[in-house]
Amino acid sequence: MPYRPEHKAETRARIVEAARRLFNRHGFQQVTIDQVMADAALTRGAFYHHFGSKDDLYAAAVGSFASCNPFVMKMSQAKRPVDDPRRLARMLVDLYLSDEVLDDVDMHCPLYALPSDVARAGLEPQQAYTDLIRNMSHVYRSAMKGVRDAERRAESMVSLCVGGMVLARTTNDPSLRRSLRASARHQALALLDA
Amino acid sequence: MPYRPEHKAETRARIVEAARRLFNRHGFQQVTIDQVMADAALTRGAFYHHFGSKDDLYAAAVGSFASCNPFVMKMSQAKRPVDDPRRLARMLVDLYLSDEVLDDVDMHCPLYALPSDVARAGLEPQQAYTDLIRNMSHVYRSAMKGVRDAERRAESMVSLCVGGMVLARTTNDPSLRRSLRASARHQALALLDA
DNA sequence: TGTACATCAGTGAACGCGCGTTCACTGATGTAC
DNA sequence: TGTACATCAGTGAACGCGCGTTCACTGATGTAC
Repeated sequence: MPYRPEHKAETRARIVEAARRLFNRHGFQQVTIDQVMADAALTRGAFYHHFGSKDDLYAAAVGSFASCNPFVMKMSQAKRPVDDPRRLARMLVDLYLSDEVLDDVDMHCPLYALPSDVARAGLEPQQAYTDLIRNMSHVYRSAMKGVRDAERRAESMVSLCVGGMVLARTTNDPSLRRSLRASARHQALALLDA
Repeated sequence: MPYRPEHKAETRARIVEAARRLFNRHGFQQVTIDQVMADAALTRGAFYHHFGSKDDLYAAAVGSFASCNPFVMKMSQAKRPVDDPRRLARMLVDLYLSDEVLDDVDMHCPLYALPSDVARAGLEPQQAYTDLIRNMSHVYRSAMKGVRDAERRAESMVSLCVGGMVLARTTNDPSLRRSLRASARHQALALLDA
């Protein structure tokens, strides 16, 4: 056995991570295999030792989104787990629509970074996205135990978060970028507290 | 003068219209000049008599979005203009989040059909998108004369509409597609009436 | 402990297709006589 | 009214670059002795 057994799996994970970041930033079609491999400190040829095609890589990258979205990363950095579901929901709204996330492309949630790519992609990516939506909705839902229309409110909060960020990314007017997110944030928190 | 003076302008308009539809459906990168020209009943070579490059066509297509979104088209088909701003706003919410629009890709609003393409595109497309957002927001704003927080409400309604459709397009779960839009619709109308 | 070996992850040149772009040519059409 | 002409929109073959994919080779590494 020429290499440690984990060696190949580690390299593969490095490629997936590079792909996830680059796809999120530039889109699937715009990123070349060369770029991904260079980012993983490898050369082109090695790619096909790990994946059958670029589409396979896409599926793997999208599959890794669920565990790599900015919220999960941010929360896992917290000193102690956030136990209060209401506080957790508020933190998610605030972080999701924050300047910090908008300004750092690598933190962008795939729900608004790659919606068109995924809408046109296969079943596997779409399933990964559905999970993302459900997870986010679940965080809000859990903060509204016993509230009337909790499900409907939670889903509206997800639409507000994603819609606000989609719009902020497409416009070039700084004040509109700010006010759209502020409005969405205000409304989402109002839904939570009503 | 070999052709009628309008001839070239008409052909150009036909190309832009074909491009607008195809880009909206498949994305900018995924559509080839051959496809656009075939759709306009022309051949490849003629393209460069009308545009300097594919990017020029993109700018022209995006520029035509403002006057070709499904709402404008639908409203212009109405037998008589809708005068009541409140009724107009309700109609926009209903239509925007309807099954009819979701199921007909050609009616999709570019705000959720091409957000990633435009976020990465140049200033001209982004300006066209900003106008789309402002127009939609204005329709809602006009229905809430004298209401407290009208501006904030209007912007939240836009986020709800766009967010609901973005999410409905990315998930493959039929019931989630339905409930996300129903929730967004309910909440948007609530904002209008409160 | 040191050395020969087998394995296979990684290399990089090469291939070939697709697509944006170019260009010499065609032929449809309005105008001049 | 009919015909020759000039114009230029449209044609389609060809070019060339970029990128996904292939493949024969290299060389780093763990194992056996």
